[in-house]
Amino acid sequence: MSINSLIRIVIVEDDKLIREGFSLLISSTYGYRVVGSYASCEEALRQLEEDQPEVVLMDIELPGMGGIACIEKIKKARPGTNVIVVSVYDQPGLVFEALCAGAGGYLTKNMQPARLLEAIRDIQEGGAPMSTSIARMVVQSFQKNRNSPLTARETEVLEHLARGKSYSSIASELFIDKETVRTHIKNIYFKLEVHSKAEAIEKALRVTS
Amino acid sequence: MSINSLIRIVIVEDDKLIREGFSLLISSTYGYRVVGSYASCEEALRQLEEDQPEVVLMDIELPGMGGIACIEKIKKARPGTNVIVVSVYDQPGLVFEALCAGAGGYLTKNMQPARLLEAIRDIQEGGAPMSTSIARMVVQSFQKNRNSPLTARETEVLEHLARGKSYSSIASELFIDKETVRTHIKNIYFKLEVHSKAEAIEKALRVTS
DNA sequence: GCGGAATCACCCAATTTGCGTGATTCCGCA
DNA sequence: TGCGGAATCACGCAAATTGGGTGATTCCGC
Repeated sequence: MSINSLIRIVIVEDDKLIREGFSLLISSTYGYRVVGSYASCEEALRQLEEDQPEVVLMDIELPGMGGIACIEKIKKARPGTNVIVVSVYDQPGLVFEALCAGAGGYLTKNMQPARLLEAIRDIQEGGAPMSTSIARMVVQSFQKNRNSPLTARETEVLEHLARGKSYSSIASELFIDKETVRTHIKNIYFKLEVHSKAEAIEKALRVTS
Repeated sequence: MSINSLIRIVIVEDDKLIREGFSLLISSTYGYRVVGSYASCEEALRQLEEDQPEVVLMDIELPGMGGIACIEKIKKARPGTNVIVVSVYDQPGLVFEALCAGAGGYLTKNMQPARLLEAIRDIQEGGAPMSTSIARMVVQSFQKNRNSPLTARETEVLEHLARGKSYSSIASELFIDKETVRTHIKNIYFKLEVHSKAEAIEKALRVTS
């Protein structure tokens, strides 16, 4: 981006008041330019090529096509476009779906308006603006179940299992016998009250969140 | 936390200058109190029970015990303690290890000093303070391989495979025949140039990062 | 109408998995 | 000093899973 180029921004938001509020805020700031402002995903996508936005501010809860699907389409059509979700919802499921779909940031609507401009700058510089409550969700998704009933070794075995490894592979990677792996897995199943690989993995992942 | 209680903070940082700088900054701010300041993990752990910190500011690159191991021990001994990593390194590996070990925030040392106080407040309020560059890493770890050679259906099958499901389970969950699942998986293996479940999962996960 | 995507079918051999029922060693803690 | 948990290894057995091969059909978009 050259120094004196404007950042081209598109807003997708069905609430007229919010949409115009954002638009006004951004447009009145030097260096930013709102090139499109739409109430639906469909409209935004139709104009996407023409608008050539660098950043899209996207509401998730939209009539018609949902915001998640829209993010996917935008990233597919113009992979370089940065999408920042601006949502009232902070349900984990929605957040992860949005991030997986390609959103590069996630803000909740109760933010300070100035945070919006900061977020746009952040994402253009390679950052990932997130409300701290959202960040916590994301971070927690990494944290292993600290109160696991499993021992360290069992957890280790389970991790390998979750990566699709067979008993034999796990054995050789941990330098133990296949039989030992089998014993660990029996104990894991017993402790987690499950009876198969898939159940164990699911339970292990789920306890985390 | 009662309104007029101080937030108890411990600093673990081997650079004396930085340590004392942080300490001074925090101590001179109303509502915050540095109850311990150590150059090594070992010292910090020894004093942990006595210090009873609510927040630990932790350097990662430390002599002796590494910061990652230290985070684990802290979270094990006092699960309620919030650990914020303050590091010069922003290598993905280190970041993920720290988060998995239980860190609730991750800042790089080139931040504004005031950001430190904000981060401590954030984490006490249930947020997850992160430098935006770190946040980007974390976010990217969620984003699926958008340029996958796999079709949508194949990706879907692979996702189920990664969750430890058997061909049969996948079939019934996708309302298709087991044979169809097998065909998809054969195609997946061919496209990814792999010959087993584990390899496919590994490759699928790795392309992302 | 060609090709890709998605669907289904059958054969085969090797491996994997889940379960039961054991044993041994080592280590920490009471 | 002994108990229990953790980690290690062993054997048998039946069912299920897996990977590979070689097909076919339908549907849709370009």
